Amino acid sequence: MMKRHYPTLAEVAKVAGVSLMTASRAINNRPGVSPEKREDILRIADEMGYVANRAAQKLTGARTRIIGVVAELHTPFTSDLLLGMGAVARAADYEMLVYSLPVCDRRPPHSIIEMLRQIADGVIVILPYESDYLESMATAHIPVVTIEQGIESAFPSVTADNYQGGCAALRHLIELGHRRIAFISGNDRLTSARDRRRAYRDVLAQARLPHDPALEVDGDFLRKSGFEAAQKLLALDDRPTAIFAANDTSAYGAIAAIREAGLSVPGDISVVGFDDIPIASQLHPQLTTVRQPLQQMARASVNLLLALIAGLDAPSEQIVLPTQLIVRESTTPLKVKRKKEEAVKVERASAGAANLAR
Amino acid sequence: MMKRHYPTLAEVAKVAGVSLMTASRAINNRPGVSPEKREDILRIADEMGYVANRAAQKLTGARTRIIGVVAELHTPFTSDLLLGMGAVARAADYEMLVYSLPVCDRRPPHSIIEMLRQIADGVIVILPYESDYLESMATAHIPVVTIEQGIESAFPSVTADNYQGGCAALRHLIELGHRRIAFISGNDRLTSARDRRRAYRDVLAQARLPHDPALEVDGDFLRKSGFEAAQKLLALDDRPTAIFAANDTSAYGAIAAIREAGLSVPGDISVVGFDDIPIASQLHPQLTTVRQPLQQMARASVNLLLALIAGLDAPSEQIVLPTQLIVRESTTPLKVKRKKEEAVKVERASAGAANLAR
DNA sequence: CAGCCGAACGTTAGCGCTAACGTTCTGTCG
DNA sequence: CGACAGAACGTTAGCGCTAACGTTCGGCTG
Repeated sequence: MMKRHYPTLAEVAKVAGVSLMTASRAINNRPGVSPEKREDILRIADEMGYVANRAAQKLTGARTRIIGVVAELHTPFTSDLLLGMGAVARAADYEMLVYSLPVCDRRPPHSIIEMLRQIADGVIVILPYESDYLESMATAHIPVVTIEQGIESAFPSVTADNYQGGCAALRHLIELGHRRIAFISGNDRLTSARDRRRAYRDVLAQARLPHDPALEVDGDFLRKSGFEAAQKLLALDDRPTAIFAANDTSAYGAIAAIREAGLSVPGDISVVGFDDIPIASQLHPQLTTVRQPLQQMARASVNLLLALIAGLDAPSEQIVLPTQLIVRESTTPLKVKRKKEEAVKVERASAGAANLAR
Repeated sequence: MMKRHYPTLAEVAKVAGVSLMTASRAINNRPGVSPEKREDILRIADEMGYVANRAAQKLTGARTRIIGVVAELHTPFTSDLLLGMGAVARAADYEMLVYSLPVCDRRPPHSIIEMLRQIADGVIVILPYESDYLESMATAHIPVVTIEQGIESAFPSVTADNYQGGCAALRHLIELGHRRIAFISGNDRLTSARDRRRAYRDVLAQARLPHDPALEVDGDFLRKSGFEAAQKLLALDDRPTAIFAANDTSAYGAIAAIREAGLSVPGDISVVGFDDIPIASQLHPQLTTVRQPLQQMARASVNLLLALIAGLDAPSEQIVLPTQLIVRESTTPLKVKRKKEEAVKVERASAGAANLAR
């Protein structure tokens, strides 16, 4: 492994026959250098393979053109978000470094933010959980933008509209004629999971449908929990005709349980997921689900952070991006036969629901 | 957002009533400080919330206790590897920062390594593709360990034994009596994919089974490619009784195609995957596959890097970790009926195969 | 043509830290 | 008891860079 010497600015300046500061000005595209000399210096710097030392830059208080990201890599979509953010950052001539948060660890991230502060110009925190993390960042002396932390955050933030997405999913089922609609929840530590649950309850209430606690089963976003939740639902005397699962993975778990019970999706039970994971359009049945605006979230968060870095004191902006219902094969209108059977039970409810369904 | 002042070492020293260097020695646990004073200084530093400035440390040539990782986040398993590596690093009192490589981009990573060099003490490169990247790192003046780059790499490296895993998968099928075994390849830009293909060919040859090019279909690790590859295989006059797919995702794609054709897995066709993705043990059928030693790879790579950082000039070590065949439901012995049909065709081959199967 | 202004440079002082030396002081031994 | 070793500190210089001042000099004005 041959060791190479990395030239310093001083060496570039010496070769170019100018002072340190002239070289610095030329390279940082600042005024005070004649065009010819600037070109000269840039050419020489390039030939010498000069790379500015960001540690030294940071030490003087200058920008490093690096943004830091704190994320839990195991959380679904985090990679997609990161890829999108990286592309946006690079387009703005910024680099991005990611700190991978240990799974389910609540240890003070104090030192993490402080570390990133010494390296980056700003930090994006992808933190699906409520956490004490954020409080300790309040004094961090560096621009911070959060993703998925929900409205209550004290920071400028970017979120997907989970509530609206959940409402759309549920209205879709109601429009299809379903009245007994179950919910398989996600991990309620996540604000996104709570918003989806809230949407379920609210839309039921708006449609004047009864809220049967037996139809609201706890899950944790995993396939297995969806499977088991669906088994519980199928065991009910009066089983649901539709299920809204808090995410696609648990939706597919539920579908597996339904099929194992000898029933079909959507023939017997309609299923809606949430997230639009890539295989949702490939697996059979193709899943009706709510798509998260990941690319827009990535773009919005980076742009917001760059604005903060540039000193635009965005007044603690909260950006909520719309989600989108994608209707595929896993939902279908309630069968008339069954509809009749149920007609009596939900008579009162129907009026409200029809109303809501326009 | 209240701004806080971060104390410098000088301020800590002043409060403690000692010189800068004494404080530095105390905090870095170096000799030359009396025990009482050391304790004093550490306590005061803690009270003041002192955090060493890594940019400044790096500038003086000292360790920052940060390792850098360059990875393509979208590649399967990268997150698992990163999580494992992060845990190992933290256990050694190191922090880890990840640079997310843009997808399929071959632009000079020159500046990436140079950037990390200014921040980290060493770099791990998770680079499934052959690439010019590595060459430019050769002069990087910083310890580098690669993962998945294959034996030919000039760097200390850690890899999974894809070849051995592929051999195990194929021997398993041969032991089950299969003679017409197809291969659905991965993206051959990846060394792992090439190794698995090589294993397929070599074991066939060792077993003196004929190598039918029609049974070797190109894929790209994606579900869709597995689906389409299987369709091609099913359309053959003399279709295979077993398929070895280069990864689990394409294996499930193949299974979907087989079922769509009205056949069953493993009843009509046995399928082996590679990777042991989490749902391989949950989806029906549970997939027979080859497990990658991700945790060991994470541990080995970090430990190797830390050794290099510590100055142990490990002589360009190449660590190859064993993979493990996990037999589940998607493979079954060849049916006797069919076996008889085929017996004539592969008569010569059988002897060799039986031999190999012990 | 003195005076002044501004562009184009150069010089100096630090950012926060550590390596490499000084300095002081105590104990110890011939 | 002088010399000397070594522990426990302090001082200095510098890592690579930039902000904030100097300095020079051509050109313009009254």
